[in-house]
Amino acid sequence: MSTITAKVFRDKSMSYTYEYPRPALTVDCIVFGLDAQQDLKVMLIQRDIPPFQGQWAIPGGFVRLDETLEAAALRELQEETGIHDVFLEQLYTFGDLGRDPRDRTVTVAYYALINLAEQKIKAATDARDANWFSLSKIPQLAFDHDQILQTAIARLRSKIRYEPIGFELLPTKFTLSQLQKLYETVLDRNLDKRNFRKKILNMDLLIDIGEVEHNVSHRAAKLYQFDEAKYAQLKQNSFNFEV
Amino acid sequence: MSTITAKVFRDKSMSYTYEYPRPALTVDCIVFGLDAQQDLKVMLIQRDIPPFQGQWAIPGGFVRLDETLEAAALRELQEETGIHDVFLEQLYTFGDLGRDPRDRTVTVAYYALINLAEQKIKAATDARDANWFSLSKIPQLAFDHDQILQTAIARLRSKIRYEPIGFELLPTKFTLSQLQKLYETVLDRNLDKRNFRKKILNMDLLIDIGEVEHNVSHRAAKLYQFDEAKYAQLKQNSFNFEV
DNA sequence: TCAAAAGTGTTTTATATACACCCATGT
DNA sequence: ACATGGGTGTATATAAAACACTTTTGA
Repeated sequence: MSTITAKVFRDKSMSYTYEYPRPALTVDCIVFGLDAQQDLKVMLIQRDIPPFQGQWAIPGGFVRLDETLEAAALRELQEETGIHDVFLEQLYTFGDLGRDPRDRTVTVAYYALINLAEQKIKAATDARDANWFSLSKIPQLAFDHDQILQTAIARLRSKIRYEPIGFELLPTKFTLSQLQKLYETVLDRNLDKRNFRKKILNMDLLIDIGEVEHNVSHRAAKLYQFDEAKYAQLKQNSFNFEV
Repeated sequence: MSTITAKVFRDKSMSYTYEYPRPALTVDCIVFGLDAQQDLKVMLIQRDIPPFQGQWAIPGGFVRLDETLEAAALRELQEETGIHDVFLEQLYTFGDLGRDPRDRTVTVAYYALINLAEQKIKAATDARDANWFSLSKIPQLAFDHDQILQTAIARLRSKIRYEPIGFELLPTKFTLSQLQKLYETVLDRNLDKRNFRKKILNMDLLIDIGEVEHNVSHRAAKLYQFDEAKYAQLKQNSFNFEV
């Protein structure tokens, strides 16, 4: 695909050698979002050119020489979906031969967590071919993106249990029931309401902001905020968040 | 450093564009080994050319177009240190600007776990400039290898608590005291002997092979083997290894 | 007054922790 | 006989799990 001029240089294990041709390097990003119905969704983009024309894929693109990997992931997210200001974490690097039929391509995968309600409009307007899919209704994906998605789901499942990343999926103000349903969705099992509330409130990491939800046809639930500052402090004293 | 012929192609988010110049792609590998004194060590290689000439670095090298990332890591390990047949797992991908003064270089870091006693001779003969360093006596490292090492140590510390990777550092036949000392070394705190043995033996994942250690000037300890097959089975039934 | 979700404690069970002595072996 | 690490059990404290009714609100 590309021609690289041979270049003589010296490195630790070799005396003199030619630089090898380089794999292409991309970043791809699994974006998880929680919609108003507390449904966990993933942002996909429809490909309009071969290979995998017409199939859905996760957002991503080439890493430029003057940007870090994380910056590349954030830029691609912004460009392709309008999503910005999100929790972003490196997931895994996929480099199998043949994962891209055009060329040897290595991709550094990230995953992002956003509250869908708060970004919904932007994503809908900025990106025509971008759409949210329920985890249970994922179409066939381009490249090895299904493998990347499965890896991301596994990471989210395990990490949500020992790091407070779940709050990234909720609005800043949320109810305990929302939080519980989120955990039930991600962990795919039911949790006992009283035990869940006891455990979460005992950590003393939620701020009761003295407000309640509105326009509900039942008793209005208290609204809480996650106390990031306090968590950062506790974390240093080897406190362990665990659900 | 390298010239790439411009190539016109089409991709999802762009109509027609030039392919970007590619970062160099390497793999680097932190090799942890446990010596006969139950001391945790890391394999380093001394650089004989600039940049960072004379400084120590972790083994690694360029990824070739016809090999997977893991294959590249294994090949570099074999070439530079003689180490082979090891537990190897991807750690993290480092791509900060300026981490290699020569060129934009992204490295996919791996970590390996080996029993030092069982590989000691090979490593000593095959690689002249390779040496084991105690974690407490790590010299200044080339590139961002110190950051990679710190990341690897953190990963080992956390992962050894919920996956049975510690056994990779021990000989296939080991005593419970060896296992306990390993955990104490990695976790950097003392564990209660009776509670540790209770917990480990209750998992029923160690096979008492009916042998004892030899040539010790005290009561000889029983030798055990980790039951990999049984663990693989239990893992499917959502069993959780935890120390 | 009904429907729908919020909110709240106690009992039971399981797990983690603390702790001290005798045993086997080689020198 | 002594030094060295191997091996063992019980009691206590802490955390997890099971479980059902009353409260508030809007329709």
